[in-house]
Amino acid sequence: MTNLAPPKKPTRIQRERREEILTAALEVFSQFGFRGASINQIAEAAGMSTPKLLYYFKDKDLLYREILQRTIQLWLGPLQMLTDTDDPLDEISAYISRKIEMSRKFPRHSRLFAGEIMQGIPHARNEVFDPLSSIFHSKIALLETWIDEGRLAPVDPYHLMYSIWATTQHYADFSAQIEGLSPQKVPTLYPDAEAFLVPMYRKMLTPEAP
Amino acid sequence: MTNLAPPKKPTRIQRERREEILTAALEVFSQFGFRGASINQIAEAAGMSTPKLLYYFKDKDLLYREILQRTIQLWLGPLQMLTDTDDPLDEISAYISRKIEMSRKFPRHSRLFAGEIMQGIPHARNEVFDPLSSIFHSKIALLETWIDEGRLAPVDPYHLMYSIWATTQHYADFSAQIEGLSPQKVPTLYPDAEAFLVPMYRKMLTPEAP
DNA sequence: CAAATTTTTGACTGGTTAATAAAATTCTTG
DNA sequence: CAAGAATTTTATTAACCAGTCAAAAATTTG
Repeated sequence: MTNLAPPKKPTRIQRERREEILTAALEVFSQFGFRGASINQIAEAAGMSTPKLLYYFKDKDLLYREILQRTIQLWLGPLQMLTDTDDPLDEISAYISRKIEMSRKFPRHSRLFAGEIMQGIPHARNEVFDPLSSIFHSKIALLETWIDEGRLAPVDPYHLMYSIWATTQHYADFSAQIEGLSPQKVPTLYPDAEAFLVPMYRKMLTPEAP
Repeated sequence: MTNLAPPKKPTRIQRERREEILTAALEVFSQFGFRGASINQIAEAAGMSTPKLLYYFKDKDLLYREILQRTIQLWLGPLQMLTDTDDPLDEISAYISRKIEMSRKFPRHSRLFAGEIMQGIPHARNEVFDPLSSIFHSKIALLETWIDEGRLAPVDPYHLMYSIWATTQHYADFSAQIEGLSPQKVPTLYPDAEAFLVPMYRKMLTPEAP
């Protein structure tokens, strides 16, 4: 009975303006969080007036959720690629490399995600979190299989996953601290991080010879 | 020439109210960040009116800086305790345990600190950051000494430190995610984290037999 | 090119923000 | 207990907040 007027497909201008807004909003939301950011500030960053922004996203919450939705989708990718193979160690190493690459290429998304979690995931609890939860548990099960088969050293798969997330995302989320404490490390930060982390996890996860 | 009226020592009421305010402010600032938090909200959480709060801290910035200052002091403790000893592996293991304990006991401080860094350290850049920087570099030097002497495996000491920070603080900063994804793990989360992390770092840092 | 539609602008609203001033109250101390 | 100091309350401010509305301008389409 509702929704008698079906949503029309967006025009060229709608697509362009929405992308401009989303880019500006990601920049601002990722730095100040949902409550700390104002739509005025986002509109200014996007080079437009506040009413114009609100013509494309009818309120602040909707804009934020759209970005959160995209971020989750982006974040899910590397985890989904983790699948059963001959060599679990290579598979996990590749996953770590992908996560480092995500930190390097999408630091704003990483910080937005981190901020949302640090505030207690107040927005889009289910809509956003359920897909992650589902994939997460299937990958935990995969890790457990590998361990049971003796192809991976027996470690707690949950803490392994949390630890991989922590170490890889740290380079995006805490970049201001890293740049402040060790500016000389910045030029080769991400290759160095990979050269540090991958062997660390390989060493821990290599099963002992029987 | 300035400061003709010397600061008088605080009364009992001043000490008590200021602590009440600081407790409430830590709760609110750590969740919403500096800009996302309002002094109204903090005053309400402290059970008082906004003007009353402002009688004890003359503005929002000063209140935030005071908390930041205390947090940095608290955060410096475990790092300062890292000193030269017979067994570098035990020393680093103990440092990791202390950091995990900090996450468990002071999650709000951890999140406040993380939020400040994620926003680009806009407050108290020097006042707050210099002491950390100084101690940090002396500990980096200590790690390098251990490596040079062959008492520690040759790893990048900067990435080692960042990785220890990332893995230990993750349990406080991302607790909402951890609790959402693995509620069954929560009761033993911190002991399990220690049992996971300490051996991981020990394995990586154990020098190869010559 | 003209009518219809979409987009942009400017003026405005009620609510919240950080902060101030002064009056009223409570506490401390001689 | 009374004077003085410290504390709390009430009233108020100007700036900013998210969001609305209608008219003007630009674009699309017949």
